[in-house]
Amino acid sequence: MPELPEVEVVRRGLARWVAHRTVADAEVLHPRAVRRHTAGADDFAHRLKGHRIGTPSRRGKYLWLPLEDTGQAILAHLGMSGQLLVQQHSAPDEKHLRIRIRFTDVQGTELRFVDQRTFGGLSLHDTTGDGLPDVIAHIARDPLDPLFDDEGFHQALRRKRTTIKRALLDQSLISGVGNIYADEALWRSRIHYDRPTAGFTRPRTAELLTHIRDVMNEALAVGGTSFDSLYVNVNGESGYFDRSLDAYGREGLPCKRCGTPMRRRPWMNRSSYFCPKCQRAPRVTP
DNA sequence: CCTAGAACCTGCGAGC
DNA sequence: TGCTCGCAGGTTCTAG
Repeated sequence: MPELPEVEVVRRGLARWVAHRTVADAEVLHPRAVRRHTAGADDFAHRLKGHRIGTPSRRGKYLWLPLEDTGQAILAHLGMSGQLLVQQHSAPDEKHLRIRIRFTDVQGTELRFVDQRTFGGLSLHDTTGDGLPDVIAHIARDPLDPLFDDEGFHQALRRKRTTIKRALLDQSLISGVGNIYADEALWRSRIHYDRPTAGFTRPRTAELLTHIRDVMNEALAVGGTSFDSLYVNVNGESGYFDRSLDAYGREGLPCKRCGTPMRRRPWMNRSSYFCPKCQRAPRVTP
């Protein structure tokens, strides 16, 4: 389940293996993978052809590859199961191969978008002045962005009439945080996922942001070690997954701080994991 | 305008 | 054995 650290690992892999190569042709094997490209699969493929790829960028869970001299960029979102792989031409097609992009050089490799659950996809969009694809203008900066506005985020929390985990997953407030890192950061901060954001103090917001950044940087440190591999990213995960998570997926296991059995609660069609002792539920549920 | 919840997808494992 | 059902979950759309 790619969140910010996993996507950043992919971006670095693309910078190493795909940037500065010229597209020979693109092949769309499943129309749903380009559904955000409203002009359709043929148009998508046609527009890539012959253009050179620039330096890949990322905001939150989105990444994009500029197409040099076009004012456009290939926008990618991995959804829940998407992978971008650099494979030899001779490698057999993956079962869920959706898009293949070949290049004009003789490196012998191609870029493949593989996605089992088809929530992800690629699309082509105009970029605005700062190089951002226009369709993600509403996505907030992520907490690892040097220009992320901590005070602005705090004020936004105070203004909202919502609860903290909802806010963390709202990509227009803060991007890059998904279900897993939200639970991890909340556990570290000893904050219950259903706590209303309106009462957050400045120190509480600051501490939460620190934990979010710590969790992400730790994941990045683990996932960022396999750049030498031909694969941009072998499995779409950073390796942090196999490492010790403190909250996510630990239902019934002792809290690593106080030993109390961790709990899982159904929440927004998914799950929230928390320690019932360290992360006290708010008195009044909104 | 704001917030909550459903819908979109497929594979896997548990339970019957 | 084979079926059903719950679960995984980011984003977008719709309803209230």
